[in-house]
Amino acid sequence: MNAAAQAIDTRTQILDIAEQLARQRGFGGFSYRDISQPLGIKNAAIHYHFPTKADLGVALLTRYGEILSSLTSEFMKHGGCALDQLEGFIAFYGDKICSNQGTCLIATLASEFATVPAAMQEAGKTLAMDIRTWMTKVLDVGREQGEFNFDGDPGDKALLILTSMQGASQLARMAGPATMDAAVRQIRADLGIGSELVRKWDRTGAIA
Amino acid sequence: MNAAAQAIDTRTQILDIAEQLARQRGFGGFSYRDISQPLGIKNAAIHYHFPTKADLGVALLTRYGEILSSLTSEFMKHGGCALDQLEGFIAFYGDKICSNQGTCLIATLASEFATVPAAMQEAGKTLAMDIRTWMTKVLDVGREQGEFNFDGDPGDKALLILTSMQGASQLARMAGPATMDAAVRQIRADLGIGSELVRKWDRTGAIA
DNA sequence: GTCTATAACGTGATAGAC
DNA sequence: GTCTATCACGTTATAGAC
Repeated sequence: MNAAAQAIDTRTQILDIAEQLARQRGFGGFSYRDISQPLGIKNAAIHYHFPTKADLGVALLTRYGEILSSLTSEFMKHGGCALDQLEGFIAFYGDKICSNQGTCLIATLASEFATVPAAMQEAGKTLAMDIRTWMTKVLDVGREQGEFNFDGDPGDKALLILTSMQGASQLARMAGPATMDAAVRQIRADLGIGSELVRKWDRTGAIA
Repeated sequence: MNAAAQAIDTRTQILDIAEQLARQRGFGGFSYRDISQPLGIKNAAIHYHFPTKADLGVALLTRYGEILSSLTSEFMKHGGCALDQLEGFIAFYGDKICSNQGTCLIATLASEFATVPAAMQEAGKTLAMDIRTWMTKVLDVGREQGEFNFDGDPGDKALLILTSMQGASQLARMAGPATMDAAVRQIRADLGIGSELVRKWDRTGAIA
């Protein structure tokens, strides 16, 4: 454990705590003190790693983008099972994010967009576009492969799914975790997953 | 224009500005100064009408609840055309709220829930429950009356529609107003409105 | 009802010692 | 890399004059 390793570790710990706080309380809902105190360091130490709060926010979004990218890049390049992609995303939301009243960082950013530094706005826009592009491909390919059944444009459908997950994760804070379950149940229903229609469609390979 | 009338008027003006600010920037995203300045009064004058910011927030939600109630109570009591109710809600969101990057107050509250006074949390919970109850009835009755076509539980479907509108109105800040259009398009598609299937269904009076 | 004046506090941020 | 010390600022809120 030399000095350099310790430095990196502190930086990561700061990001970890900041991300949890941002998800639960929003970017404007926590202060440097909320990070420094549990880490047992002083505010000035955080400013060393992230000179301004905007720097911290951008770093948060950048790291989040890399995680998302690692989960989606394989499918974006070579395709695969679309249902697995969708269910992976749902699990990502349900298990990691929605537990303990958090939301996706993109959802957090979207709800605070007007009050956030410009650098974060830019970083967020790219992220939101990327995830919608990915979900669109999942739905498009999935419908073609007979895994999903829905009407309308895959881009529209992607947006509907993403926004409802986003909204449900926020509403779950008010109405409890069953909110997420209900939203996911209906998302599946509206994709024909598990329904009579789609089972039939799976067997025949085309819409009856 | 006597003293009493002027008093009421100021109070309303405060609420109007506060509501607009809350929708665009969130409840924690504006200060008393943002209200007093455009009104040409001082902060202390606002404290006279609303002693604490929590009082202002609860008043905002109470008034919002009354407006919503006036739009939904007739249908809740005597039923009616479900499609009109849905389209009215969509217009409410699209025209009044989403324009100029605002959101529904319930969406605002949900996204800030953890950082908001307890009194506002309580007021918001009731509001969110009421609107979901209404939307559930709209969907249930509408499906029964042959206006909508969808699988699954009306309560789940209501949640999906409400949360996607909520999420889309937030995402529209990042991705532009076309975001709302796309979400609404898919909501209609997933209800069978305007689709081949439902036109057929309308003609025959039963699902083919 | 609205004003002036002020209090009490938390915040992001910086300078310089170690 | 982390510390102490400090700054400048905006915020909600209150007291008391008019």
